Amino acid sequence: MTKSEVYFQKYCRRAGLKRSGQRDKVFNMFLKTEQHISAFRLFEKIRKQGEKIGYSTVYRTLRLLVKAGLAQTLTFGGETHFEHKFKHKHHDYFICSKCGKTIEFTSPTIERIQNRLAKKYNFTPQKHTLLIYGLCINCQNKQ
Amino acid sequence: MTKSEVYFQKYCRRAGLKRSGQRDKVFNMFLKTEQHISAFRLFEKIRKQGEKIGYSTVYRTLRLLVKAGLAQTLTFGGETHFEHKFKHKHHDYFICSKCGKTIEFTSPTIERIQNRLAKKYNFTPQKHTLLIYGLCINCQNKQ
DNA sequence: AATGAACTTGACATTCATTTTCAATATTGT
DNA sequence: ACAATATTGAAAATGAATGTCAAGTTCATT
Ligand SMILES: [Mn+2]
Ligand SMILES: [Mn+2]
Ligand SMILES: [Zn+2]
Ligand SMILES: [Zn+2]
Repeated sequence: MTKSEVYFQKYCRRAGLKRSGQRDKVFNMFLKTEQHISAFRLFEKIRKQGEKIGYSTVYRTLRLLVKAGLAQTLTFGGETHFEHKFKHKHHDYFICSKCGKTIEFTSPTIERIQNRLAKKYNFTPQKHTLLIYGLCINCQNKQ
Repeated sequence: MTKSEVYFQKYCRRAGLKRSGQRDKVFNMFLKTEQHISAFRLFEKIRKQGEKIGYSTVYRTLRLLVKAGLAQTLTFGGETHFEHKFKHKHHDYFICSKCGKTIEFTSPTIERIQNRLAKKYNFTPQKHTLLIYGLCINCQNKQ
């Protein structure tokens, strides 16, 4: 049992939820997926393994993971993407407008300035997304 | 005729579009609106003036404004918001998760670091959105 | 092992923002 | 005025996300 698993099972128990194979399937596939993923692609990924799963269950479980603090969402390209939050460090994104490729980066200085400005504006930050759209090196060259 | 108007009319002409009263209505209301606005609220705003306008026309024109470089979009709260781009300086956002209030801010240092990192990752930035979600001062106090 | 209250599941329906369709109407160059 | 082409908006279509509910499952208690 990884720390995430322990954490999740504890969370479910406290929330009065019962154990279920379907929920575990979604949770496990999410754990295996290091990159951010949309609900639909996670659904596909589980189905392709030959597992039986409903779309609603995937959505529901992903929402639960967010509520439990294990996942967080970022929206781009008209879709919600889920990414790890538990034991994963925060990052911002470059997103290629042409091919959709994403590049993660972090800048402690940017984070620091954000917090300083939040204080200045009497704003209590909870989460943020910095998405920089443009062209990745491949798409720059191919015209 | 403001610079924006001249620019827009020139753009339309070059694109082989005909002049139209409906398009002008949307364009003018967008110009009058300093804050970012959703397609639906812009639609309402025009209707409330007693003007006759279709939803599709509002959407179409807003998309055209983006294509012409006069407007740009930012997505949050499950809606696309349109904001000025022409002759308006860029800014990032604090967004209150509770009441939806937005606070604009700018940080030249953040912008500079973004560009430096883009170079480092061989990425050509075109636009970006930095959205910081949290609680505004009012919503912090009210529980 | 049986019970039953409460939770889970997934096919299907619904909602909501956005886009597309298309027939009627308007604009523009000649 | 004419014809070619663009515009309009009501209605339909799309697509992501959420809600519904009857049938199935879990689990604490007996
Ligand atoms: Mn960040
Ligand atoms: Mn910025
Ligand atoms: Zn690319
Ligand atoms: Zn607020």
